[in-house]
Amino acid sequence: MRNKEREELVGIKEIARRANVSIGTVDRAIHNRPGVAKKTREHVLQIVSELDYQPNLLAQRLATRKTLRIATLIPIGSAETSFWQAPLQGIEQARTELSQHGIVIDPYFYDQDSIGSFVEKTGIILQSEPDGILLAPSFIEESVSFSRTCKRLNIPYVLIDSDLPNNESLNYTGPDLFDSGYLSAHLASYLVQPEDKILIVNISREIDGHHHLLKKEDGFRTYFDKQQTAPAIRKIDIRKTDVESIDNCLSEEFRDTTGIKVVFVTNSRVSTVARYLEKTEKKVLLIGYDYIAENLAYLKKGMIDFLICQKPVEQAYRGIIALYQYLAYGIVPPPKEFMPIDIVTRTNFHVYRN
Amino acid sequence: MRNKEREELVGIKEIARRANVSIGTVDRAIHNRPGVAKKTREHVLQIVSELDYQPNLLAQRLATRKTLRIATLIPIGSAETSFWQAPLQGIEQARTELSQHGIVIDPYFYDQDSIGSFVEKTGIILQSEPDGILLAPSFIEESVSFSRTCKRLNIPYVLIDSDLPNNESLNYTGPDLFDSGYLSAHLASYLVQPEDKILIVNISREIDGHHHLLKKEDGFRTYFDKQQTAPAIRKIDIRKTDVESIDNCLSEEFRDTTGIKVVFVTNSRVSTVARYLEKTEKKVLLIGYDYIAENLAYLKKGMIDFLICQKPVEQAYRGIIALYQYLAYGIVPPPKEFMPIDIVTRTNFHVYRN
DNA sequence: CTGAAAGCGCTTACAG
DNA sequence: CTGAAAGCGCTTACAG
Repeated sequence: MRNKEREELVGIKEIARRANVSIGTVDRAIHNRPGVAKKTREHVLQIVSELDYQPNLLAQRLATRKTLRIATLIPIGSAETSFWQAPLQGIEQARTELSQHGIVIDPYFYDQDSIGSFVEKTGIILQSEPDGILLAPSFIEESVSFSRTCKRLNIPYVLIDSDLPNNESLNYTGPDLFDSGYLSAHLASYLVQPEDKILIVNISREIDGHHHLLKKEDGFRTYFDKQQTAPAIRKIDIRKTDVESIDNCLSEEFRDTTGIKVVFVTNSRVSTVARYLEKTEKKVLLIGYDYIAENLAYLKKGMIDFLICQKPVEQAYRGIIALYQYLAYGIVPPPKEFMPIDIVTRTNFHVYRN
Repeated sequence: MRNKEREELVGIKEIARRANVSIGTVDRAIHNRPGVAKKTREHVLQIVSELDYQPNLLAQRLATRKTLRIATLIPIGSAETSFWQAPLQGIEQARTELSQHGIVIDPYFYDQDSIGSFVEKTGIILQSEPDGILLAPSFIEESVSFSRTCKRLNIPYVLIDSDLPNNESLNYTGPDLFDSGYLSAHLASYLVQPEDKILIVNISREIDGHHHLLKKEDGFRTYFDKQQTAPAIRKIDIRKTDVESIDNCLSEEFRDTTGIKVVFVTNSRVSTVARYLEKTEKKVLLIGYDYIAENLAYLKKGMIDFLICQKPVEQAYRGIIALYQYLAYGIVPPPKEFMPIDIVTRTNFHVYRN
């Protein structure tokens, strides 16, 4: 490394000199802090824009002895699916990076099978008076109500993983579910002949009218609706998530229907379907969701053909960064930040970044 | 935002107090600067490790009035392919971000069709005595020789886009070409029946023994070598890149060979093949490389089925960040950083991040 | 409404 | 070999 003078960038000192005021006044003018005469402020801002002054972010954060506190609320990882480890990893990554910058992140978790736990945690978070909140919502009604409260209390919040109806969050960083279903159908279209059948499988304890899974199904069906020729599409909703129930439902379907060539599972539970197909030695192609250990095992074996993945680690990481940038520097993020729709196979999973 | 005291992190002041020395001495000890008694140094470092002291990076860079200068050398974008705009974009992104941190980035370009231009630019770069270099190599021999010079002059350098044989760079951030060919074959395997044929197309002015394209071809073939049944694989090398030459070669091949179901083009020139197939109304599936405007046009139309992409923007961005971290903080990056192998289709290109 | 001064956590001449 | 002090570019009480 050679020593070299940093080229002379304008700082608040230079602005103060030109405006014939003190640096304190410049600071107040720039940040719209109270106690500056209108005329002075305008004069200073004039010079600021003339010189295209860019504040030194490092010095700014160094001088601001303020801790920003961000609360995160996501489902707790369960034995049934390790999916929620990924967002947590993204949170931890952001935490590590931002701890340098005087940001404290407090992670909270709720049980996806318990509305009560969700409501309880939102209460605790509100009491802690955080500067910002990151939320991965599950229970729509309660989440909407929570977001309204945040709005009222003037606490900015961002969403990840799935969006909320009429969402007014600072930002949503996550998948467009319809599009991912649409892409899955496009992939499936390469795998079938006109006479083949496709089976859509939804596995979830609650599959109501708004459910995420239905948006994916909708995208999937829409793709084929647009084609001149399309394979027959069957679908089953499995409302219990234990192995036995899933096996039973699938057995029934495969007994009644012949010619199923492709199975599309609308969430990360695709591994349970793969298990069934392996056990019963069915030769069908399988498309599902999410880069989690359970699924990767079957992907490697060739029992799962395609996994659609949407970078849950990065979703959480980006969500927090968006919040941080807003809180620290007032940078307003775009309202929607849709994640790429990644196709993971047994030949590229080894370099995938979740 | 609420005001809140930042929790008391240990700084060099606290260490100085405990060690009964001045903060200057602490600084010297921590950074192995000369002029500290061995005993003093050890004592200080002892306390440093006891307290698990983490330096404040912001303060560090603020106090270091040093400009780090990074030179980048990549091919210039040509009329024939817009590919090199992407790495340039990554460089610009890094430049914008790092300008805050006292880093200056000087981009240089060479003509991919002119060894002379490459050699000339490396000379200019060396004369400018940069603190670090990022290189996207094309001419293997000259690049190796340049990298040796950097080594000798003690200028750290990183590579992107393609690796060099026996590479001793600080870091390589880019694709594993073999793997991307392997993945392409895996995709192709879903698209063919045993009786179908696959055509590999290499288009490049120079296809010598080490060429990148051959590594992809190798990966592609290796996939099918491992299968029990495999389609027949044909291949053509097109050594001229004008439209007419390409059309002629393809015409010849399609005249002589029937039953070609899938065409695999080993680089970004896949759009020229798509053009030909469209014009001659051939109904084959097409796999190629790179997220560039020319290709996207055919992807949208359905003339290209899959584009393999490896985030060239991010490659350049990450390469520079790796260099920066090394120069500024002595963080040694992993020697190889392989990019994900992304599959882009007409149903997910709209959310792809290059 | 404004300025002078202290301080954020470091680095770096300078003096001894 | 070591310490005291100035300074990086900001923010923020404090005083007037």
